[in-house]
Amino acid sequence: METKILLQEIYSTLLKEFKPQKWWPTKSKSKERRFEICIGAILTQNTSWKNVEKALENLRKAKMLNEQGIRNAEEKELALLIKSSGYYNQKAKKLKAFVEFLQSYPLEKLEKITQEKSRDLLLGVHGIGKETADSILLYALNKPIFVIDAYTKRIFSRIMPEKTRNLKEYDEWQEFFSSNLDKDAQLFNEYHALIVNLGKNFCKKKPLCGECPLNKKCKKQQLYNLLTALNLSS
DNA sequence: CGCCAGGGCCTCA
DNA sequence: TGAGGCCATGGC
Repeated sequence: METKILLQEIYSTLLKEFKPQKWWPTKSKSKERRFEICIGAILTQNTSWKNVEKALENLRKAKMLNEQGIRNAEEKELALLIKSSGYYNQKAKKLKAFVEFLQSYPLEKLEKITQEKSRDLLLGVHGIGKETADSILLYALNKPIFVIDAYTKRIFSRIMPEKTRNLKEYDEWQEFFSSNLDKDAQLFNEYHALIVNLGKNFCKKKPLCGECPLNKKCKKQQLYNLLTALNLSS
C-alpha cells in the first residue's frame, strides 16, 4: 500500500513537471488514426521515434499509410520507404504480417472482444511481441493495459529497487503496475508517455540525477549522494 | 569514432 | 526458459 502511494506521487510529479504528453489521447480516434498508431508501434521497436516519424511521413506521402496501401505494396518498396526506422527489411515483413492479420481481425473486431483475447491474437502475429501488443491495445484500442518497456524497468529499478528486485518477466512487471494503480486507460496512456520522457531526458543509461524531477524520491539518487559524500564512485 | 534508441525472432543448450 | 546473435538507421 506504500507502493500505491509512491506510484501515484511519481505520476503526479511527472505530470506536473512535463505536462500531458498528448501522444494519442483516448478519445475520438478515427479508423485511419488507429491504424497509424499500430504501424508506429511496430516501427518504433528498439528505435527512436524521430526515425519513425520520417518513415511514417514517407508512407503518408506515398499514400501508403493505410491498410490497403501496405497490403498492395511490394515488400521491397515498403522496406525502402521505412528505411529510416532501422531493421527495415524485418519491419517490412512485420507490417505485411500485421495487415494480413487485420483481414481476419480488424481493429473494430478486436475492440469488441476481451482484452486478454485480443492480446493473445496480437501476440500470434509475426513481429508483435508483448510490448508492441500492449501499445496497440492501449493507444489504438484504449484498453487499460500498462505498457512495459526498457525505460520502465530501468527507471523503477533505480527508484524502488527493493520493490522491483524480484520482477523479471514482462508479465511480472506489468502485474506490479496494474495491481498498484487504478485500471484506467487514460492514466496508463499518460503514465507510459511520461516514463518515456523521463527515460529519454533524465533517467538515461548514464542518468542525469542532478536535474531529475524525481531525485528526491529515488533510492539510487539517495545512495549516490551517500557515496559521493564518502568520496567513492558510483 | 562509439553508443544507443519507446523489441522481437531464431537458435541452441 | 534463458542466453546470445541478429537485424540497421540516424542523432549525439
